[in-house]
Order: sequence, then structure tokens, then C-alpha cells
Amino acid sequence: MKNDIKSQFKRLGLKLTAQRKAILEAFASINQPVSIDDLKKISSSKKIDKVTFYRNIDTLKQAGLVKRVEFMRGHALWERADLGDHHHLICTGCKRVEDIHNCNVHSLARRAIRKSRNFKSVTGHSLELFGLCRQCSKI
Amino acid sequence: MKNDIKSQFKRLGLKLTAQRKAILEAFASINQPVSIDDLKKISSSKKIDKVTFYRNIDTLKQAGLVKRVEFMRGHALWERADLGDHHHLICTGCKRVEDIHNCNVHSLARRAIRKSRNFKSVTGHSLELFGLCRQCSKI
DNA sequence: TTTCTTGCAAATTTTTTGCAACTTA
DNA sequence: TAAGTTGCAAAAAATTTGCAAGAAA
Repeated sequence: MKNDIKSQFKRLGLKLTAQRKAILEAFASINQPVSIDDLKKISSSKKIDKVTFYRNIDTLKQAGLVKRVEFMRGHALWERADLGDHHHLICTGCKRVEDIHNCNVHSLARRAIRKSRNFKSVTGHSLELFGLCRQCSKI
Repeated sequence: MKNDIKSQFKRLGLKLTAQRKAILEAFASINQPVSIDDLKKISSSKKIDKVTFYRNIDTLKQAGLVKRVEFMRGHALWERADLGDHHHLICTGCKRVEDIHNCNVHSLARRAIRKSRNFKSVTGHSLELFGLCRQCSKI
């Protein structure tokens, strides 16, 4: 069972179009969470309609290839799901983003479930730290 | 230095209007994060314009009286800031929300700052766990 | 009576939907 | 060719802005 994008797409009954290639390339070209608008800019040479981005992001999300992250910005941001479980330090000044690794949210999630009467399982989580980078904290 | 809302408002040069009272009452009447629309419904007897909600939520946020929480819903949710540092278990099925207490994000934040070359301080955080409640996991 | 707030209308921004034309497999 | 995908137009949803009338201190 191959695991490259092409096989993965085939398995899901998804067709590998030029637009999808461009979107995957856009994700591959940047390792920061991106908005629909960022994606549109990155692949601006291809003239892809914004609706196509919305629809494909949704498809990629269903397929488990991208994840949504929330930076309290009023619009969704997305990043590749194959970057491993990690979180972010986000500068509220300049919007700079740095990845954080090795935060064991899973043990925390297990404990939350154990303590809860109403919840049965945790299927996802979101952990983001907001702060100031060195430059912005000087201002 | 009194700390009731009235004094707090005065200190900030904010006027205590009927609309603001209604919004604070709406927040007090429910201990779940609420959207602008929820607030509008809760205080529907008062006929407050939606713009007034947006503007006052912003004011209350600046004043540190409410906090934004992100449940990946495509719109902002808000909750009182005086409920103590806690997080949420959110059912992706029925949208039920349960508070989680005693998650020490602060030590995690300290460690992230210590490890980072670029970041100086953490000023806020967001930790949400998504999952299924007992009822929704049966379906 | 000065300053801050509100409501209304309108604009912006973000996301979704319908449908005919077009690709991919 | 059949099934899935795209672009365009339009709608819906979420949020912001300008301004004159109104309320609070």
C-alpha cells in the first residue's frame, strides 16, 4: 500500500489536477501555516479561482493531509498534517511563527477524559502560545 | 481601588450604558463561551444592534473583561475573563463544551520561551481539546 | 455640555453554493 | 465516457467603518 500523494488520491477517488498539484506545491514550498489568501498569492502564476482553494482545502482536510490551526486572526490557517504533532509560538506584533515540539498534550488529554463524566474521547487538539518576539518586545 | 464593573468602567473612561449592562448580564447568565449571535439572542428583548455587540466585545476585550476562544467554528466565541485559567473539551458532534481545569500551560510556556532564540515572552495561550461526548460516540 | 455610545446603512472580508463547461482516469 | 473538478456569478456569513443622533457623566 503506497503512501505517496498520487496513490493516496487514487484511493480516495480524487483526481490529480493541475490545480491540486499547485496547491500541494504551495504547501510544500512553505513550512508555515497559510491562509487561503497566502495560497492564492504563492501560486498566483497559475490563476486558480479562490473557490477552488476553498474546495480543495476542504478535500485535503477530509483526506487528513492538512490541518487547520487557529491564530485568532478571523480567518482560517492551514498547514500540512505530516509535520508531526507540534504547536506554535505566535508573535502578536509581527505575526512571526515558530514551531514548538515535544509538548505532551496527549497525557493531558487522557487525564481530561479520565476526569470527565460526559466525554468519551479526544480526537484532536489545538495548543497555541501567543507572545512577543525579541524585536517586537523592544518596541 | 474598587474592582466592581462600575469602577472599572469609570477608570477606563467607559460609560455604563443600558446596552453594556445587558451584555454583561448576558455573559453572567451563561457560563459557556458565546458568539455575537448568542449574545444577541440572549438579550433579544433589548433590541441591541449587532454592531453594538461587536464594538462592546472589542471594548471588553481591551479592558481584559472577556477573552476570545477558538473552537474552529469560523466565528469568534467569547467568555468572561474572570473564570480563571482553564480550557475546554469540545464535542465535535453536538458542540457540547466542558471546562478543563488544572492544566499547567504556564510551565510549558516557560519551557518554550527558554528553548526559543527568537521569542521573548508568552502573553497568552489557547488550549482546546476536541473530541466526542458519550452520546455522540454511540452514534 | 462635553465626551462617549448607539443605530443605521453600507462596505469589507471570509466562506459557501449552484451550475454549466471542462478534465481526468 | 463516466465521475469528479473547475471557474464564474451570486449568496451567505462574519466583521468593520462612517456618520449623525442620542445618552452618560
